[in-house]
Amino acid sequence: MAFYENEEDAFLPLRDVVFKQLREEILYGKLKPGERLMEVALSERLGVSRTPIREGIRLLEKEGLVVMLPRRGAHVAGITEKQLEDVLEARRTLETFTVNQCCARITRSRFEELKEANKRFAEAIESGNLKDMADTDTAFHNIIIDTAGNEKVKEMLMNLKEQMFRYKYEFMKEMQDTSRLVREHEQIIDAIGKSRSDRAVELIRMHIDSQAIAIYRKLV
Amino acid sequence: MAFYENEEDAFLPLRDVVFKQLREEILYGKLKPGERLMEVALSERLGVSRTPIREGIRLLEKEGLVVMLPRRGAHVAGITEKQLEDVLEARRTLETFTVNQCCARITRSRFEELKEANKRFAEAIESGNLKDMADTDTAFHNIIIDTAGNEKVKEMLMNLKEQMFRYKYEFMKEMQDTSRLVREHEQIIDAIGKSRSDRAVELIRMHIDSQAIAIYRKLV
DNA sequence: CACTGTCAGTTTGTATACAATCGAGGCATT
DNA sequence: AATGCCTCGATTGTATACAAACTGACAGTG
Repeated sequence: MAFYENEEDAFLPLRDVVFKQLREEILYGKLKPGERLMEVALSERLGVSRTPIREGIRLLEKEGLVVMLPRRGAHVAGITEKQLEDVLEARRTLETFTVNQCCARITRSRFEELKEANKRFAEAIESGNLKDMADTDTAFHNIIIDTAGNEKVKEMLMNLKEQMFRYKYEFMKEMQDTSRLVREHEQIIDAIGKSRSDRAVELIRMHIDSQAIAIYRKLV
Repeated sequence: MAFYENEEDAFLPLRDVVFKQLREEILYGKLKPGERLMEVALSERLGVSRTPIREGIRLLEKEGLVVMLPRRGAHVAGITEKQLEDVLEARRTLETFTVNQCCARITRSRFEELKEANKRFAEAIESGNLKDMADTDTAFHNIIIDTAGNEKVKEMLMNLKEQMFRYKYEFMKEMQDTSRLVREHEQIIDAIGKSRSDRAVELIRMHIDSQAIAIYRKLV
């Protein structure tokens, strides 16, 4: 069964397998916003009964990737202009916090990690591989988030980013001078290294804003 | 059936009825942290089958009120010292944002609402009714949050507050001079009225911090 | 022509039956 | 007495059967 290709999934509850599968299909655009998720159709396609499908869909709802309409089933969540603005604003707020905390709590080894991560990001930019670019960029920012040390904030940020993920590729494509991002990261690293948290905050806000503008353009 | 006492619930999906019921039992302490939620027991007690119970429990998990252990079922979520700190810090961050936005976007009528809400809060304090005190305090803060106009941030704040709700009564009990809260609210209103956002932010942080300290003491 | 009511088909909501797994406790072996 | 194994009971995971609700279409009626 195509479903069990990934050995890791073999011992997970089926709801989690369903969740991961559908999540990927949504994030990478196979399932498009607004598309209806019908339980019987999915249960036939994925080869499991309706119960794990239903539970998997509930997990997706929890992540904000699908919306449920009473008696009308589940639909892939779209994102309106307003929602995107709200998400970005929430991200700015929380990410500002993490950068501040990061400046206060950074250790020598974490600082090195940060530089390493940006090096890998630069390599990904060189290669031009979109997935690598997105992944290494995420990794860079995650180090800052981890260093801040607030699990709840991390959880919330992860969720916010996931909801924007579908639009991240578009942003990366749109951007002509992607190497600018590397330099922005460098400036952020520099500010953190000097414990200039006000400057680091300012930089991260600009960094997010530039993404915001590009994604926004794509959406409208 | 005791279950259908509330006419409003009669036409909701059973999972939502289960969700509301269990949510209330958790928030008001009938179900204590760590307690195990067994599907058959609950299905017998609430008079529905296991399916809506399972789905209701998934909704509770989404709210962070229960945690699921694979093959071990659902437990009422407790909160550790660290988690509480993280939640409070997240709250401070987001609520600071909402106060800032509120200062920029406040309208005449909203401003009056705010004063009204604090009047009702003062009355609740007078009455000494704990539930009213908690509710009117929440209402006051919700006006600020609504005025900020960011749905995503609102959603996240609601969730954060829900996770602390169980400890809010304790805080209210602990506090000797509850009327101080009314005066704090007044100061916040004043600062918002004068568009002194930096001062309003400072006040709201102190406001949350004083709660934090009291709750924290209870927990340790 | 518009409006309404009903009927069939489809889809979600609920109940229940069955399978897989985990844990506790007893038993045998050392 | 301690340890490992096995079996049984309890509980969650999964499948499926059945009920209720919504949709759209069509016919009948004003």
